[in-house]
Amino acid sequence: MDTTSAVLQLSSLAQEARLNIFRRLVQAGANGLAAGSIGESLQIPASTLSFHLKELSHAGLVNARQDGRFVYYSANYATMNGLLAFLTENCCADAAEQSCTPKTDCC
Amino acid sequence: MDTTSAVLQLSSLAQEARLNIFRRLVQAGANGLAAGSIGESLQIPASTLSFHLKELSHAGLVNARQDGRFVYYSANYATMNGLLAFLTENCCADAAEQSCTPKTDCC
DNA sequence: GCTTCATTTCCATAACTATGGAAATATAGA
DNA sequence: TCTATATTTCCATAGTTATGGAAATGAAGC
Repeated sequence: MDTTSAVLQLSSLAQEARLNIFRRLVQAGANGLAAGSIGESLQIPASTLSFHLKELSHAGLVNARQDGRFVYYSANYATMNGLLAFLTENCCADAAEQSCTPKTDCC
Repeated sequence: MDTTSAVLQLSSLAQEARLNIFRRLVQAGANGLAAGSIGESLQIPASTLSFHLKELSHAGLVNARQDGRFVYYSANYATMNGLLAFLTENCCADAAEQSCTPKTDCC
C-alpha cells in the first residue's frame, strides 16, 4: 500500500459521522444496510449521509450494491485489513525491541 | 477508547506530511529525532513542521523531550497500539465469520 | 405514463486545515 | 551580556471539508 491510499483511507475514517457509519456497517455484517436505514439509526440527513458514504466508498472502505430502490452499503473488510496491516508495519517495523505489543490479536 | 480520541488520532495520521513524520519517528526508535532533523530529511519548513508536530503531539501520537536547544520527538507506541486495537475491534467485532483475517500478525 | 419512495446531485454557506515568512522565544557558549 | 542556533508562535492567505435544504434522478408497481 502507498501512503496516498493510506491517507485517503485514514481521512475517510477520521470523521465522527463516517467512523460511526463504518462501525455500524461492520456490525451489520456482509449483507450491509440500506442507506436510509443507516441514516435513520444514526440520525443523519439524507444528503449529508450520501456525501459521507461517497467518501467511504471512494476510499474503498465500503461497497455499494443496488437492490431495487434501495442501495445496500457494506464494510469492505479487505481494505480495512490492508489499512491495519499498513499501520501495523509502520508502527512496528524497525522497532521490534520497543514496547510495541498489540493490545489484542488481530481478529 | 472513545470515538472522539480515535477520530483525533486518525485525523493526525490522515495527512501526507504527518504520516511521513510519524513513519520517520517509528524508524528512528525510542530516542526519536530533533525537529530540525525531521524537517531536513522530509524537506518541511520549520513553521509548517512545528504545526504538524503539535497536531501529532496533541493526539498523543508523539512525545516531545527537550534536550538543550533541541527538541526530540519520538513515536508514542502505546497510543498507536491503542488505535490499532480500536480499529481491529471495529473491523472484526460481530464479524468473526466474515472474511476478516489480518494480512500480517500484529507486531 | 403517473405515482411513490430511495437516493443522489446541486448549491450556498460555514467551519476547519495547511502553508510558510517574519518575528518572538529559548538555550548554550564565548 | 552578546551571539548563534533551534524551535515555536503569529498571522494572512489559500484550499479543503462538512452541512443540509431543494431539486433531480432512478427504480418499481399500477
